[in-house]
Amino acid sequence: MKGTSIKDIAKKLEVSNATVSLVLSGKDKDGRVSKEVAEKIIATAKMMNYQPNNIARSLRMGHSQTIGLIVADISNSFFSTLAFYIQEEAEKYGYTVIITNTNESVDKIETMINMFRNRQVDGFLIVPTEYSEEYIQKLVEDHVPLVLIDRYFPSVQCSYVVIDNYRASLEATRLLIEQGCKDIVLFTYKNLLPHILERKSGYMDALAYAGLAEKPCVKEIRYSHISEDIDKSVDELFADGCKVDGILFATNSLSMYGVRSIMRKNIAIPNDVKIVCFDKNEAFDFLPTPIPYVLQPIAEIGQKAVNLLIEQIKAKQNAPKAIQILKLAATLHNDLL
Amino acid sequence: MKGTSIKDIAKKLEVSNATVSLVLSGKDKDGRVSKEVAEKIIATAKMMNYQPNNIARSLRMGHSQTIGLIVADISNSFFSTLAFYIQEEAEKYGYTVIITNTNESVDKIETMINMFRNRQVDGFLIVPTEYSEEYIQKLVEDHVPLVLIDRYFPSVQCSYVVIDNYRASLEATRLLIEQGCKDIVLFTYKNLLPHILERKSGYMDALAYAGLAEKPCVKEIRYSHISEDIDKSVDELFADGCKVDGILFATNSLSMYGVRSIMRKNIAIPNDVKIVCFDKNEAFDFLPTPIPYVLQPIAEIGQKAVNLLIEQIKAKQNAPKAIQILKLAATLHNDLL
DNA sequence: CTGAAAGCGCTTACAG
DNA sequence: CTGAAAGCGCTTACAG
Repeated sequence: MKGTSIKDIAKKLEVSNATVSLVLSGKDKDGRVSKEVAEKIIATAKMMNYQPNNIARSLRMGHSQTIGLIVADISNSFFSTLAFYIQEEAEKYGYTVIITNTNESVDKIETMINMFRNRQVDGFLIVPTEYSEEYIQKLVEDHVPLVLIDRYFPSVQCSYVVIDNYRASLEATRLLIEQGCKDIVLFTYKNLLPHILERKSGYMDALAYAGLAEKPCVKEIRYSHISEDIDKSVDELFADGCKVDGILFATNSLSMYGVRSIMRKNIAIPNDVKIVCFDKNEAFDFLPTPIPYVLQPIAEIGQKAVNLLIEQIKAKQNAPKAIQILKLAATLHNDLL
Repeated sequence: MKGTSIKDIAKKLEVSNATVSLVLSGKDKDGRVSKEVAEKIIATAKMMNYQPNNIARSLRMGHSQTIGLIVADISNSFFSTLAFYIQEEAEKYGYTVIITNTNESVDKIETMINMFRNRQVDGFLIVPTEYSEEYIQKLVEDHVPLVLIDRYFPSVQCSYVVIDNYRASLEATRLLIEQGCKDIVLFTYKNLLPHILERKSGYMDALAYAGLAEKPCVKEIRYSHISEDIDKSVDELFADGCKVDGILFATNSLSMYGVRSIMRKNIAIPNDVKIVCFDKNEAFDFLPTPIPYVLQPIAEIGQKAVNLLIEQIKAKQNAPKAIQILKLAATLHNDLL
């Protein structure tokens, strides 16, 4: 595996390391190196199968051209799609993206952050988990370039890219109300992250505006026990004597499990109960009637986050970093119409 | 961002860099360093917020504890799930996984391989794209630790982990035959990769064994034009005068688009046409009748691949690497029963 | 028990 | 137009 180094080429050609480095990294502008020498260097580099060692380069330069991306669950299509766009965008600027997974665990997020710092990433893109404020705060204090994605902490002063969750949820709930629903239930995670709370507020306020304020019914599902908690809630909701005619699912994973659970009980969508959910879910194409959904601009979220981060990385030396908050609009899609 | 280095700690405590390094990397066994000095070092490291610089460590040690994973499409759940398990397994051995995407493009695979080599990954895990033999071959010639996943090239002598695609396809086709299908169509990619060809052979042989050899009908879909090609094929198959009573989809993406296309034409599954596909697809839970599928042992594929790769990395110096080929069994699932 | 020194492969002022 | 030299932060033989 031991390959050719700049030194090997320099020795062979009897020139200095500096000259070889200059030529090979394309910095021999303004006739710094004579044409013949330059050509000879390039030719031998090719011949000797020279591969630059970016580790050495990073050490010397003080940056690694690497971005650390920490997502909550890479096997969730929202995040894998996000990762895809982030990588595409980062590549344009010559950055490599290292992805890891926390599985919504605080312990893991701490480990992952340390690992990335040790590997000298130039900046962080993080989908933070519940209770991870202190680790994010630490990064901010250490002036590490950082952009939060999809979620944020009001107490932590840093840039983030999210959607307007309150509005998205408000409009989604309104769609159910417009369709005549009177008893609308929200399925959400048992989670204190603000974006989740905002989705709850949007739901509550929509009910209030419609004079349905006495009837909120929120089912809080544990992420780690999603399947059983959902089944239990669905059982309760559709037990004799209960009446539910609309459900809003606050995330794609919740809607996936929820709709499945409802179907197993032979409850008809939308006849028995109307549904709206967050995120486009291809699976719902196979239902007899499409389910309206809140579409998040995933590509844009990813691109903007990368742009913000790179700005920070570039500006690092100079002024104190300006905090930028991007709240993008999500759009309600209703294929019924 | 400029942090504390070993040197800073050494200077502060007036000991040598060597001593600090030894203590901080936990190599002060056998009373190499006195207890008091060690404790002082650990305390100041904590106080000064010391973060080891793995870039420097990698340069010095000649390895980066990093594995490069190249997949064909991270937004495809088969690959994102695979990535998830690979990361989990690699983490156990202290390796970080860097993931990138080729989107089935040969050009990209070349770029990605070079990028990873420049970043000094210790080994490669690759889902190779069509026509990428030469780049894989190059890696083999350069003795770079490497394990191919999901796909392989007969002409390239290297380790790989795949499933028994021929058998899986044979059995899937047989299931259709057992259910009484006489006119069975295979939807596959227009692609010369052996695993795809094996899926085709399995289908052909199953027909032959059943005396249906005159009736093979293979629809080859272009990956880059999946939607239109599938719609066109479905149109042809279900035009007047044609008869099709069974379809085998050779990949999960094909089945996703295919089933959707069939449903749009109001063709009933399984009454009008019976279907079997590769890979579990959660979306199909929402169909009135479940679709039988070939279940690949994704976790096992990922784990075995990591294990094989780490063996190679560890053995690197010594003997010529033994080539290991793992052909795992896939299982046919039929929830109808 | 501890220190001085070399070196991993690169880049970049500096000197000529 | 080109070279000699220092240094990024770490580890590890070697010497004491």
